[in-house]
Amino acid sequence: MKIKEAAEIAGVSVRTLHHYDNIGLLKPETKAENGYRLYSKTDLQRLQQILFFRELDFSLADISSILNSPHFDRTDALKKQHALLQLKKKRLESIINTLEKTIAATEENKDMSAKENFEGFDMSKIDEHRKKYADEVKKRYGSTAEFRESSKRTESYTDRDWKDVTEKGNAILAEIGSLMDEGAGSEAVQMEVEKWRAHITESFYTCKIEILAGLGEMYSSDDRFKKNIDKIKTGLAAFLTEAIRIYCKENN
Amino acid sequence: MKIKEAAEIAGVSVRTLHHYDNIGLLKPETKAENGYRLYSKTDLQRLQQILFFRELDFSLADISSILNSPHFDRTDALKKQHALLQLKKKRLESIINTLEKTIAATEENKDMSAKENFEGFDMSKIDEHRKKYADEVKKRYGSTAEFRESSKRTESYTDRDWKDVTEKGNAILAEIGSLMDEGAGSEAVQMEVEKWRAHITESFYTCKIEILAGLGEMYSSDDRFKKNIDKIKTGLAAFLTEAIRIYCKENN
DNA sequence: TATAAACTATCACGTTACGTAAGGGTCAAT
DNA sequence: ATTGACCCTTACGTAACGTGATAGTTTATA
Repeated sequence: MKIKEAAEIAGVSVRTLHHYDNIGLLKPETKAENGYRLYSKTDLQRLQQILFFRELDFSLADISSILNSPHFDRTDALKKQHALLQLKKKRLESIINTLEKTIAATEENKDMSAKENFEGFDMSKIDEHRKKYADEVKKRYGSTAEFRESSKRTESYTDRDWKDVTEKGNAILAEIGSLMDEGAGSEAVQMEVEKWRAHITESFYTCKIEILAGLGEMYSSDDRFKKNIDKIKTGLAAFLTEAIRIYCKENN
Repeated sequence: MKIKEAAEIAGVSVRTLHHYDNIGLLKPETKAENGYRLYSKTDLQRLQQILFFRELDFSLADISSILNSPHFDRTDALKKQHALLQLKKKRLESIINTLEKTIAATEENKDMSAKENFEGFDMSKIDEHRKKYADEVKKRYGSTAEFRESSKRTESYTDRDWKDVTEKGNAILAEIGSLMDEGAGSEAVQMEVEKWRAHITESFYTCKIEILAGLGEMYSSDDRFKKNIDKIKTGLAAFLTEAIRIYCKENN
């Protein structure tokens, strides 16, 4: 499905999809030879998720970190979105109520107290809920600061850049794979972990030690990462996790 | 009432009130000697109006032109806001509906059609309504283009600037007042009308002839303007309207 | 089969409604 | 007399796109 069709179905602009692609929020599954973005059904499902979150005033950075989180649970998300939408509805009803009171007051030429005039506009309850949800995710998977930095930098990446980054990463992983016999704590492996960390810092965001620790655990616990890494060599994911654990202990 | 108190009652930030002052959307009734902004009850009522409009995604420029329009009718506005808020509520309910359907579908492992996934997100009905309302006002009272230009320029006005502008305007009006015997079509009066037009262009926005025509009518029909002008000399408002009518005919 | 119409891409600057400091006065209470 | 809460202006920063400009593709039609 080409971009215009996707945009029309979802009711967003083509520019919006371009933007979401740029910041890495929604990268179409495939890119045709002519450079055209091709959206799949899965992409549209992700887009629906994005729109639900956007309706609830989540920032795109937060949406990004939520959707990309290894702990992301679609069913759970849908339910939390439902709760939040109900809150939003209540707020709206409250505002309508205030408006109706105001109309009544003007018609009867009474006046309302200052506070009464502004009942319902408050957003803090919704904000709180939203923040709580967003924070829950961030604790586990790097803060928004890293995401923002990453988004900013990857925004200007061309297809070529992406390819380079992936290849460079895979090269390091392959090297680590070939060193599995030496043991996770060996100097050679530890040097590669250092390289891996530098690679992340160069390509995405400043990879602080705590972040690296989080990533290390993820590589084994999250299937999406695990599968990709084990594709390079079986057992590599677990080995990498262990190696990073040691690295983080030593460099703390 | 000082700015913080006003902000707290309304549930907006102090910065927001600063901003609204800067763009001329909500200028506090009085300014204390020490420069402090002092908000009155009327100011708060206007702020309530602003918040209602903002809730409906009117741009501040549009809100400005609506609230400043001589044709602004508070009761009418409240009713239209009510209608729009109902539309917004319906949209929200529709989104909730889609969300519930999505939850049900995932639980039963069915899948939904692409279109079904995005039902309710559409804003066009609301947008249309809003635009219609905003346009209604703009037709009568200068377009947003003029308002934007005006806002931009007055943003950097200091108190001194405002005083200068007002005084200069009053001087021209006084001159016209003293020429009332010569007749509205006389060369002397027509020259003053030209000056008046230049004054508006210099101080606020490019005063095209059609805009001037609109303003001319307003000076008599709108009491807020009429009163102020007649303060300078009785009958001046009507005289000015007539003089501008002639000017616009001749310069068309 | 050419050619226009419709769609696609990538820059790159513009916009709206404030947020967020920086630097400096004002006022009430201790 | 000082501290802390409040006020001011100035000015740069941000988010989520909008809006061209320029150029390559694809598809419909003459």
